[in-house]
Amino acid sequence: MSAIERNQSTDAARQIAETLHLLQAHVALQRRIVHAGHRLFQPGDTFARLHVLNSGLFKVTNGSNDGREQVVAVKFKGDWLGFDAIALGRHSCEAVALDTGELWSFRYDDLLDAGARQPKLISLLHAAMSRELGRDRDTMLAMATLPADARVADFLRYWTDMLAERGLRNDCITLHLTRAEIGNYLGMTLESVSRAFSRLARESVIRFPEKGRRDIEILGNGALRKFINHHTASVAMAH
Amino acid sequence: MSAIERNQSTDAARQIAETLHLLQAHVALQRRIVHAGHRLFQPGDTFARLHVLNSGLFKVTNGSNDGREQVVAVKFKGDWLGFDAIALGRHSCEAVALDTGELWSFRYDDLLDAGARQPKLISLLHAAMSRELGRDRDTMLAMATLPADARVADFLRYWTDMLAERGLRNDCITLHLTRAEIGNYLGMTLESVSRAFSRLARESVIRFPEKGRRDIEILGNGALRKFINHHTASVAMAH
DNA sequence: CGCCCCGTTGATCCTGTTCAACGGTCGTGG
DNA sequence: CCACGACCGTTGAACAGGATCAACGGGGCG
Repeated sequence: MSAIERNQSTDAARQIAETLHLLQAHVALQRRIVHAGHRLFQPGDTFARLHVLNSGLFKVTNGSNDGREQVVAVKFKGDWLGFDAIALGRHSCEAVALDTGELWSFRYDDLLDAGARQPKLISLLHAAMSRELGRDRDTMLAMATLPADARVADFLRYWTDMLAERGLRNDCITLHLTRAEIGNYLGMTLESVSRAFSRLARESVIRFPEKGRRDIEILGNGALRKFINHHTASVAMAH
Repeated sequence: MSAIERNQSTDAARQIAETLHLLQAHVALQRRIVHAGHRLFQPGDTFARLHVLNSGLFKVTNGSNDGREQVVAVKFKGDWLGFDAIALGRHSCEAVALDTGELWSFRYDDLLDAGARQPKLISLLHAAMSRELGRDRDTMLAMATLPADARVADFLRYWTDMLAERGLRNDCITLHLTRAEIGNYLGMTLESVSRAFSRLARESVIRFPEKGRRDIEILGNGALRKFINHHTASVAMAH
């Protein structure tokens, strides 16, 4: 079990490395450093380029024509950005850096050309899109089936999984998101997020090492999952 | 405005036609009729083929390891099925026919080969995946920002939009889903769905032509949107 | 007929929202 | 230097939207 998980994690890390390597070798790249607050694209921007995050953190928000808006994704190292624009040739989401990081950008057309010579690139592109779809589905599942507290716990679990997959420390995470953003992402108010965090801390699932409460220490690896399952049981029974 | 919408609708219809045409011309297809209840794939199935729906209706459900399950998508004519499996080589979702329909299936590898000769196929594939991502995001936005009644109205709006895009009658739709499935899809209980429908009917946004209450007539094209906006206003202000 | 599934509606309860107050931190300007 | 305001986070109290529990009607089918 832990062997499988370790393999998966190294698989993910290897896939990211392979992606970066192949892009570097076959596609005309533009590398650059972005800082927190930098907006990579916004709704309406015409589509030409895709991006891969080499380090740092992004949030992606989606809006409706009547003014509603939501954080729909958080992007980690190795994640791709820009898929939302392929269908219509124009971005429908907004991507904003949450932290300083390095971004690799390239023309979508160049990627396709390179893919003709190096098919593995296309496979990696498709895998990235497929993974994003799967992630969206898991987010929907959480929003539809989990009560508020468990949803926050699941959010932290996802975050730690992303760090673990990439071989990074995952026992202490820094949320570069406000409570309001987390709540918006999870479909609840900032007060509910705050209360959920407080309860998680009270039950020793997490801990706040700093006064700022932006850093969260994850106590015991299974604790989050246990908490989610525990607060799910009643819902799961309801069939 | 209506000219733009008409163009978009014909664009969508044309894109579907083009997809079917190119697939037929360049990829070894397997065509077949499926009936309501037919399960196309389920979690764990190894991945080899993609599918395009030529007619009929599918639902896609996603489950978690702890037993929660959710309808995460409804698929219409021209939609692709199977993207969920590309990343891991194994399906994570389940696809079930809701109605009799015709399905075109082909090997993913064959599609890639054909794409090397006919790049337009790859573009269409990517557009389909990108569209699905956009749709997922809109679903999340609705779940996170709309109250129950508006969410049901938005669900109907989406359904009619899908029909309109494909040039089909969209003033009267037949839901091949139970209230429980709709509720599960929208993150609410079947009772809430039922009440929402009743309220929509009371406010003359929809009408039930049949006693069965499985068919829904949409009254006045803007009524749904108006209802959604009206029941959103308070939320939109909350900033 | 009897059973099961589907849909509706009512009554009650509870989870999460709303409203409000408060403390801490940071940056700015007197 | 401290005062001020803006922003972030927490917590309490009241409220409400939707969940839960329950009862009932209708249709399809063995």
